[in-house]
Amino acid sequence: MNCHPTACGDGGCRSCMVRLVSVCASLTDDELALLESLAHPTHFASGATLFTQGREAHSVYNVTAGVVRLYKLLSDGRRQVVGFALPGDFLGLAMRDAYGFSADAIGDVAVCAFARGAYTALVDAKPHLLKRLHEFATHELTLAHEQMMLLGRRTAEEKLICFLLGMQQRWARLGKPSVTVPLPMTRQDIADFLGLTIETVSRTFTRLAREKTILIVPGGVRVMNAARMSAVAA
Amino acid sequence: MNCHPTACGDGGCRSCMVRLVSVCASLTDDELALLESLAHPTHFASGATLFTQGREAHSVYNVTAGVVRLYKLLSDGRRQVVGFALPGDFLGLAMRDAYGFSADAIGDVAVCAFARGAYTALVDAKPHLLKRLHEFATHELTLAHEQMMLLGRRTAEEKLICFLLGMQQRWARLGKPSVTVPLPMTRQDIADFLGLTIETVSRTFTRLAREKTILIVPGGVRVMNAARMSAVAA
DNA sequence: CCGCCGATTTGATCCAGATCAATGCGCCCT
DNA sequence: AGGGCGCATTGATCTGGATCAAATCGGCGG
Repeated sequence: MNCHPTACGDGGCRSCMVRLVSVCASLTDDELALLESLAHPTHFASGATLFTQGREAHSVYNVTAGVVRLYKLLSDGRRQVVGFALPGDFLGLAMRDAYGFSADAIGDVAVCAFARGAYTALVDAKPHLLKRLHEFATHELTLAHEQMMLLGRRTAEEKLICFLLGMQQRWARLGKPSVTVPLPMTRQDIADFLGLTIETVSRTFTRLAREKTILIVPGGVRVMNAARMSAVAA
Repeated sequence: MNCHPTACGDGGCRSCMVRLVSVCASLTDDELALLESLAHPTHFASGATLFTQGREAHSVYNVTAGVVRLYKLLSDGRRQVVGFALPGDFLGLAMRDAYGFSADAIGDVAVCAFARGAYTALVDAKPHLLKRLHEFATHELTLAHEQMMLLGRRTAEEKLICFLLGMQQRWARLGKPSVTVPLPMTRQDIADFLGLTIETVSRTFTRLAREKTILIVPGGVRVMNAARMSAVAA
């Protein structure tokens, strides 16, 4: 399901850069051709909204480039970021008729969009696609349980360290292993993901940098003391 | 997948009391017969362990009676309850080779157990069972997102009220609609579910009771001011 | 009926992280 | 180069919920 020019060579889905890590990895060549005919490659500028919590779910998406912020709002404006979608991630697992959360672009984002009806029909017709989707959902659920542990029982420093190691691992699985962790989201986004305030996030980053656990660089942080960080994450 | 005598009449799965709300609702009569041959009806006494986080996942379970506490532990003993499984709930969505959390019985519990291999084979052979499982996983994921919002951004009072309303709704969906919400779990379990301490849970209950929002009764609470509670849950 | 033990409630005090309040720093636009 | 505007950092203070510490309750075995 990854067919945007940004992510593809000339071969469409078949040469999609994120195909092997996405839900599409399970499809045969002819299924991929069918899929490609249903895909709407779309681009969102920085800050643009992909969809809004509570609105009717007309499309599902596969992220092919960029990072997407997923969040829920309370009526008084309190915000909880429920995740950051990276290339290869699928948005459309946790929705019935209405979107259960909002999604907007952090930096420029490319996706493959699929009309809900076509997506549902395809899933019904292709059991191994459904199996793959279910594996994704299962993995998401495991991550959600870990996030509950983090939100409910970890200190601010632990939260931040777990977040950094988690992002590092996710980028590594996408083929970008590095001691420098890109953080395209704002401090406020990180705070809303970890259940903290922006000030606490900022102070904790500063403290970790002062004690040389990390080095803060433009657009991210460099892991300087992975051993200590892994120990804290336990 | 609900075949324990406690939940059944004489007809096995077909007359299972929780079948219509469980994953088995999608199966035909002959599929149900097949399922019944694979099911191991099992009983757990209060406090018994169904399975432990990190151990190899040998079985999946469908709860037919009682309540199960699902939780993760940190090495230093901090605990996060990730959920309470009620009759009809399926335990086996969020696991790969090893259990991602521990589960133990709150009061006496009856389940249908299925060997992992047989379960996997059955799911591969029956796409509409997979579809049903995927719907369950999707629903779980939505609940997990709501729990993240609750853990990250809600106050102690809001947490408790959302918890009570959520439990009330879950019992209602199981055919037990009532203003009295049964709470078979301990205060410590509730605290570990909501990311609070037992003292804060106790004090908040007492305060809600003092202002006549709830009435504390043996084994649960009675909702006295549903309007105010719904308003707080927003 | 009594004594015990774990669960719960209640009280006093503490503190991690929130809130309130300035600055500081890039970066784009002119 | 200057100036304005988000974002981020830093500092001072406050507070919701944690922690420490007793009671009190309730069920069960003897």
